[in-house]
Amino acid sequence: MSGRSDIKGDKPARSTLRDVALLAGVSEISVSRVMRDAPNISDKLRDKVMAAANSLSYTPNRVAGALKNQSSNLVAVVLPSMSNEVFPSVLDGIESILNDQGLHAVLGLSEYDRDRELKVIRELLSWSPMGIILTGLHHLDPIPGMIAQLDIPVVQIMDIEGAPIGSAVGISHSAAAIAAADYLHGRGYRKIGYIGAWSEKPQRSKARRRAFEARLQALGCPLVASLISEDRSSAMVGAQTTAALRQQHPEIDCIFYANDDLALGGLFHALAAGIDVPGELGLLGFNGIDIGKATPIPLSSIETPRFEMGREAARLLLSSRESGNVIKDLSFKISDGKTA
Amino acid sequence: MSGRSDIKGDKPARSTLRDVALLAGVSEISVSRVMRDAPNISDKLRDKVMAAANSLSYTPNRVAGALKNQSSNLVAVVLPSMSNEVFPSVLDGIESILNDQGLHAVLGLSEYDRDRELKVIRELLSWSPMGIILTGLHHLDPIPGMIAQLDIPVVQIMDIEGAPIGSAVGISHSAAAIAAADYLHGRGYRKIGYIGAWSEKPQRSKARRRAFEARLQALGCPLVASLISEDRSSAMVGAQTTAALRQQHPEIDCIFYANDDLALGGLFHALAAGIDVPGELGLLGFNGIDIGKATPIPLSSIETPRFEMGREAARLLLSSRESGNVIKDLSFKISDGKTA
DNA sequence: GTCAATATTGGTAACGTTGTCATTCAATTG
DNA sequence: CAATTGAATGACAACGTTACCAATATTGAC
Repeated sequence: MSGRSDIKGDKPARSTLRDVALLAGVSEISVSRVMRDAPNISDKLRDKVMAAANSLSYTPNRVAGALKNQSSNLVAVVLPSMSNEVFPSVLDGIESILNDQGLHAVLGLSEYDRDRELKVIRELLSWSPMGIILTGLHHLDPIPGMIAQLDIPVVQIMDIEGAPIGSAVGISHSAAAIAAADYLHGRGYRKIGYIGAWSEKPQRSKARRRAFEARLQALGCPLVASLISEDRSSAMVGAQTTAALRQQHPEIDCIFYANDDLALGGLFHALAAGIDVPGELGLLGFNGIDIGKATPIPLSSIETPRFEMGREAARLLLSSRESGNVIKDLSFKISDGKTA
Repeated sequence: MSGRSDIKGDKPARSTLRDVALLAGVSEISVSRVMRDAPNISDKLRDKVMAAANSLSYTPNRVAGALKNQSSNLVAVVLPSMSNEVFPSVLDGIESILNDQGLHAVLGLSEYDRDRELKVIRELLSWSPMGIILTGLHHLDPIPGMIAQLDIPVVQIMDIEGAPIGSAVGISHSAAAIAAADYLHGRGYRKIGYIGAWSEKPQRSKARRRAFEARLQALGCPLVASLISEDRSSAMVGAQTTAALRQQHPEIDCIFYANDDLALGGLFHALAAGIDVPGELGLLGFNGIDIGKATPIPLSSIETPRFEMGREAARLLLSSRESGNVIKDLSFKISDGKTA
C-alpha cells in the first residue's frame, strides 16, 4: 500500500507526498498545494487529498520543504545559560510570539564562552533558520559574516550600548547603574559596597559595576569596596558574601548587588542576623524578580523587562523585513521595595 | 567567482559544496567527506579543501544533509511552560548533554493545553528530529502513532506512574505525597492543610494532592482543608493563600504546598506576621529550589532532581538504540530544612 | 616485475518538496 | 459560435547533500 514499506516489508515508514498522491489519484504537486492552502484548489480535489492524507496520517516533511525554499520556520536562539531566572523569562517571551506564528526556537547555550558560542552559532546557522537571536553585543569576529551570508535578520538582546549587527533590544546598563547610584545617594547612603558573582562572566554586569563606581565617585562618595565571588549567583552566595563584606568593611551602610538572587541572600542574612534593613543596611538588587516582592521586607531592585525583551526581540525579527534594523531601549525602573 | 552570485550580481549568497569543490579543484563528494571527517582522506586533499572552504567561509547545509540522511541532529523538546524554575532546570539538564554531542533542542511549549501540544508536536516532528522529549505521560490519542511513524526514540519526563510511550524519567508523585504525609505526621502535626495554584493544571500536582489526602486519611488525621488558587504560582500568591487558609481554618498547624514558590510565600507571610515556624505553623514545600536554602529559616521541602531529570532524559534518548525503553525513577528526598 | 590488496578519489542517483512553465477545460464575450 | 480568458491541474527540474558503487592510485608480497 504505502510505497517503500513493500520493499522490505517491515516498518510502516513515513508517508510522503507521493504516497498521498497515489492514494488520492492526483499529482504530487496538487497534494503539496492542498497541504499548504495554496489558492485555486477545487473543493473536490481538496477533499480527495485530505481524505488520503488523513488515512495515511501524512505529515509534511519540512526538511525537504526548507531545502527547496531555502528558508525554514526555525529561529536560532543563543543564550548564555538557563540557570538563573533571567534567560528562561526571555525565552518565554520569545516563544510567546514565535509559537503563534508556527515558528520554533532552536536553542543553543554558550555558557558565557565565546568559542563555544561560535561553535553553537555555526551549528544553528547550518539549519537555515529564518532569523537569529543573540545575547549581548560582543561576539567573535567571524559571526557577523556568517550571518550575513544567510541574509537573515538578527536581533541582539540584553544590551543596547554598542554596535549591534542588526537590531537590538535591551536596556542601558550604564544608565541603570547611574540610576542606582543616584537613588542610593539620594536615600542618604554614603558608604556603599557592591557584590557580584561568578567572576562577572556576563560583561554587562562588569559594565554596570564600573558605571556605578564612576557615578559614586562623581557624587563624592566613592565605592567603599566590591566583592566579586567566583561562584555562580545564588541566595546562599549572596548571604555569605554579604556577611563577609560587612566583616571586612563594617562602615558599609548599603550594598548594590549584581542581581536579585544575591540581594535576596543579603536580605535573608540581615533578617537572620537581626540587622535593621534599611536603616542599618540598605540593599538594592537588580532585575526585580517575583519572589522579592513577597519577602517580609520587599526587596528594592532595578526592575528589568525580561519577558518583554524576549517578546520584542521576536517581534523585531518578524518585522525586520519592513522596518529594518532598530535599536529599542525598553528601560528599567526602580521598584518600590523597602530595603533601600 | 562563486557560482550563483554572478547570475544576478548581488548578494554574496551562501556557498555550497559545489563552490568549494570548484575552488579546490576536487569533487563535491570529497569536500563532503572532508567536512564530515570521513575516513581515508589524504592530508593533501584535506588541506586543499579546508583552504577553499575557509576562503569561502563555507558552512555545510544541514537541511540538505538531513533530507538525504533521513535524520537530523535536532531533538524535539516539548515542555508545558517556562515560567517557574522547574522546566528551565530540566531544559538546562537536557542541553548539558545534547550540546556536547552537537545536538540541539527545538523547543515547543504546550502551556498545559492538550490541543496546543498536539499542534506543537506535529510541527516539531515535521523536522525529522532524531528523538523527542515530552512532559508527562498523558497525551492526545494520535501522538504515539505520529511518533511511531518516524521511528525515533521518545522519553517522557516528570512522571513515571502510568504507561510511557517509550522511556520515562521522573519521580513517583504519589510516593512523594505519601512521604510528605508521613513526615509531617511523624513531626506531630495533626491539623494539616494544602495549598496549590493555577487550578492544578499539571495533573501531577493533582495526583500528589490526592495521594497526600488519602495518606493523611489513612493515618487518622484527615486533611483539614485545601486551597487551590486560580492564579499562577508565585511567592505572592503563596503569602496570600496562606493568610486566607489560616483565617478560614485557624486550627491548621501545618501546610503542604504544591511547590516552593508558594511555600516561600507562606514562610514570608509567617515571618512578617510573627508566626512561630515551625512551632505554631509547619511549612513543607515541593521541589527544593535554591533560594529556600538561604532563607532565615531554611525551607523544608521535597527535593526533586530537575536538572538531573533533564540530563537523564537526554542520555536515555541517546542510548535508546542499545538499551531500549527504560523507566527510571530518580527519586526525591526530604530536605533538611527547619520549617517543618 | 607482476599481482593482489588497500587507500584514495570520483560519478550518479536519490532524499521529499516546491517554483516555473505548460496544459486542460469550463466560462465569458462580442 | 469562435475567440479569449482564467481557473484548475500536472510535468519537470531543481534545492545541497550523501550512499552506493565504480575507478584509479599506491603499496607490499612473492
